[in-house]
Amino acid sequence: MNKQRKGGDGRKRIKIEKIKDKSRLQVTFSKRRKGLFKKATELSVLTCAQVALIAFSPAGKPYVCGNTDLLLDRFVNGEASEIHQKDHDDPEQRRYMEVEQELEAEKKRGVFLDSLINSDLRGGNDNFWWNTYVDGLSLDELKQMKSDMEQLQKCVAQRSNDLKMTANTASSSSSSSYEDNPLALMKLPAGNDDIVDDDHLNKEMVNELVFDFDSQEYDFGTTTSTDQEITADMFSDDYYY
Amino acid sequence: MNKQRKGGDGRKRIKIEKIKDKSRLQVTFSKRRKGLFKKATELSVLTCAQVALIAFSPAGKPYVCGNTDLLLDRFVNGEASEIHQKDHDDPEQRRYMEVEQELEAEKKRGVFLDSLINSDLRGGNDNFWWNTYVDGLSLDELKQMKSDMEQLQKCVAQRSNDLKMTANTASSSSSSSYEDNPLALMKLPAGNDDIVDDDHLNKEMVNELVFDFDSQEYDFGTTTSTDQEITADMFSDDYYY
DNA sequence: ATCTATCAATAAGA
DNA sequence: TCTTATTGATAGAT
Repeated sequence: MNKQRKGGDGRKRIKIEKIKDKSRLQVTFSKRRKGLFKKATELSVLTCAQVALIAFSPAGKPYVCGNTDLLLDRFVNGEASEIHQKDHDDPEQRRYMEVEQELEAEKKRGVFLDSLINSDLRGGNDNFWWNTYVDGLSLDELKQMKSDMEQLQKCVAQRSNDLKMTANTASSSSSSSYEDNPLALMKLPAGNDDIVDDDHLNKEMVNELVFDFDSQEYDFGTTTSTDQEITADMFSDDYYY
Repeated sequence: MNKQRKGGDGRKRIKIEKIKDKSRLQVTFSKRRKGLFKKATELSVLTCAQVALIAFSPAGKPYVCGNTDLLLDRFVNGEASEIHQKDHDDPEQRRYMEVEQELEAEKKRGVFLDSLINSDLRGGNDNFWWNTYVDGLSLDELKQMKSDMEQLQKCVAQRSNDLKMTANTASSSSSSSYEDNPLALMKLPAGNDDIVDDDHLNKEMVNELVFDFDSQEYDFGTTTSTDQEITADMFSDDYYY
């Protein structure tokens, strides 16, 4: 009875191979994804590296981490993003703004602004809250987010400016700083450190606050049958170390 | 003299904040990036999750990990990839296929095939070598890779088929197991485990083999003046845990 | 979800 | 690079 007070017998070594047990797999994914995201955050903070990370859960639910828009574009288009920028705002793209989704968008918009108003903006020059890790988004939500962000952009910029104005009376607003960057989501004028608050609300927490909606399981496993050639178990193989 | 045989005094706790010392920063980035990639691999193997990871070093050198094409497409275009695929092979895009780069491409193609022939394909159903983590690629190389992959696709599929045919005469191809996924790069007919070799050449190693060309420091830190607004210290903020 | 024993990652130093 | 002492991550049980 003095052998163990609570909990299990501690960690055991496991082989790095596909976990068959559904339950264990789910748990492992959760734990390890969390760990992975944390490591990614740490790396980016420690070394100022820009990191983008996307993980699709076995259930097909996407989790993203980092400022993906910027990095993905850099990666995909390289320096040649202008080429694709020409028809960047293709009207066809807009058709995803369905009525049903508008409601969701509205909800997100609210939470976004709330988090902005309540916690962030306490801002060092580098405290870009919108670069906060985005976690727990379904594919639907990701798509939604894309347009959301565009729309939200103006609102937030406006809002944050207001807040800054209120907070420190003499703010030398360098309004010239948000220029046109098709990839950047937005950017605040990089205020002074006057409003710096305590750090009880770190990125992860803000993230939780902002993005943790009821994540409905969006099953896109049965995708379009256009090019059936590939994928399946994309990463799985017999890799031990 | 029995206190310590070699090495330092062991790990010490560090605060998660920007490392100022250039040297330490470099070392930390290397170590932690490696660890991060490993974790990402483990996650994807353990849970069959598809993972893509991009990290730009403080020097501005991109490192990617995972089957990025697949994931990026999913993320950026969502289900609507057909829309952009219309002008996917825009002739303008081809202009990056410079003569100088063709040589590089040729080199890569060779290494790719070599690694395929020599080490991989030893294969379980899930041993997709092209999903091997890609590491140490400069931006140039990444761009190059994109087109490389497309071209290489046919070659490899052909080649692997040949190899499989040779290796096992009667292959009861369970072709039903990988169904349709429009995003995947390619797919082999999934042979039997007859050719399974030892595991002396794991993913990391293959990766090293495949992608470790002389990585010339491609400095795109001074990016086009168009989007100098953003980026900078994209992730840095006061995040401790 | 929480806990704990263990395993794995890594900060310093050689 | 390589080693070691430590911190940090996590598998299994609760």
